[in-house]
Amino acid sequence: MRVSREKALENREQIIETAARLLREHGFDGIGVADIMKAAGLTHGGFYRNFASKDDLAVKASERAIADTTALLKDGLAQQPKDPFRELIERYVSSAHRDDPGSGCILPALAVDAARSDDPALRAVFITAIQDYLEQIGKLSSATSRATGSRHPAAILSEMVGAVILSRVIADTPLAESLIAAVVADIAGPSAENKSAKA
Amino acid sequence: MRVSREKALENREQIIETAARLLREHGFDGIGVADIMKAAGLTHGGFYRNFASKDDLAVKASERAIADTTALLKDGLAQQPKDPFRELIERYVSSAHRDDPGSGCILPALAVDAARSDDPALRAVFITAIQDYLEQIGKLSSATSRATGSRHPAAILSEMVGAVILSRVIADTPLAESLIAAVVADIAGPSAENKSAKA
DNA sequence: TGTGTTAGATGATGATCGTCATGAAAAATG
DNA sequence: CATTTTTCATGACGATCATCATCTAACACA
Repeated sequence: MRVSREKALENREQIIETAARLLREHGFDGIGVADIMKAAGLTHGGFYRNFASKDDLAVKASERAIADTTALLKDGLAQQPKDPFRELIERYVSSAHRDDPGSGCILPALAVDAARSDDPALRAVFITAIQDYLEQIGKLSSATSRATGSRHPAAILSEMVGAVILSRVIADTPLAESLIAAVVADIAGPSAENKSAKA
Repeated sequence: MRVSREKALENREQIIETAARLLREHGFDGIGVADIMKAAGLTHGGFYRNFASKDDLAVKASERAIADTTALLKDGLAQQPKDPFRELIERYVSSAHRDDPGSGCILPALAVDAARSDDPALRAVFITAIQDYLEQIGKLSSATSRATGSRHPAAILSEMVGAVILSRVIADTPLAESLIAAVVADIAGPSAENKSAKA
């Protein structure tokens, strides 16, 4: 059956959005085309009219995931928090991010899968994402300066990504919260509350 | 056909060893039982006499991978390097580790897969591995003290794991080597060579 | 209104997945 | 040497995989 041009575009968007979530949750090899289409409210037959292959969808879904995440970040920073760098770190290294990989950053969710892929287009998406993060971190951390001003952005990003991944492994152990707190303090310094308590 | 008791045990070890490598290279969902058995020099039929399921093999292979990695690490530290902590960091955050996930630490290779798994036995293996690493890092870093003495082991481990993962994504870009160098310097301080060159 | 275009459902492709029943053949045991 | 035990190979199971040919029905356009 056919559908209006508008509805067709909407369907395509729905597929990408759904894939962006399911791929982050289950990994590139952990979810199939049929399941993605079903979750998007369609049958698997119409898939290959919209995308050349599953890899093609993976590229588009990854791009969408990045766009959504950066938009979310931009919203948080647009409110002009007094310490934007700390704002970034506290949002990224958090139990909320740990518990919702489906709408979180692609790096902790899919970077390992991307590294294993031999699709240059897919790798390129992740390389660009890393470069953008490094640039953002460089800007925000040097503006904040204080304890973190001298650290290389690559060191900070590595710590952020590693922390989210490890926290997802230990999510149901007592270690979980302490790891997050330790990493946030390590990157952004002691929090405002704890700082006053410390003195 | 039957095989000597000795040879049977050897075959079983070969399966575990092969799986430990292939699973780290391709992820839990990226390689099948038949391929693992073929790479081990056997046919897929004999698999279920040795293991209850693929998940069972994943647990045993992960344990083996950890044992191999820690043995390798112990060897390096047994030579009494003047700075054991730096020795650990330089071995872990290195291009050699980046380029050989099949014989490297399971955390950058499989922690994301483990976090997605609902097999409690498999998760337990990774949780234990994290705890062991944290303990080791705590011992080595505090003994070294200097610049790193005050950092929480969880922060250091996060940075190590994240660095290896990100370096694998950007392995074929100019960024690759600089990220490794930056992270090593960030964790262990400027290297001996660079320190003299700096002054 | 008529007609060509096309989105998406149906259903099938061969490949591969994890799992297992069976059989053969040699080691282990007497 | 005879018999039991057990390891591995053969081959098949149903399920799922990515991919695609075909059909249909409704939109887009004349």
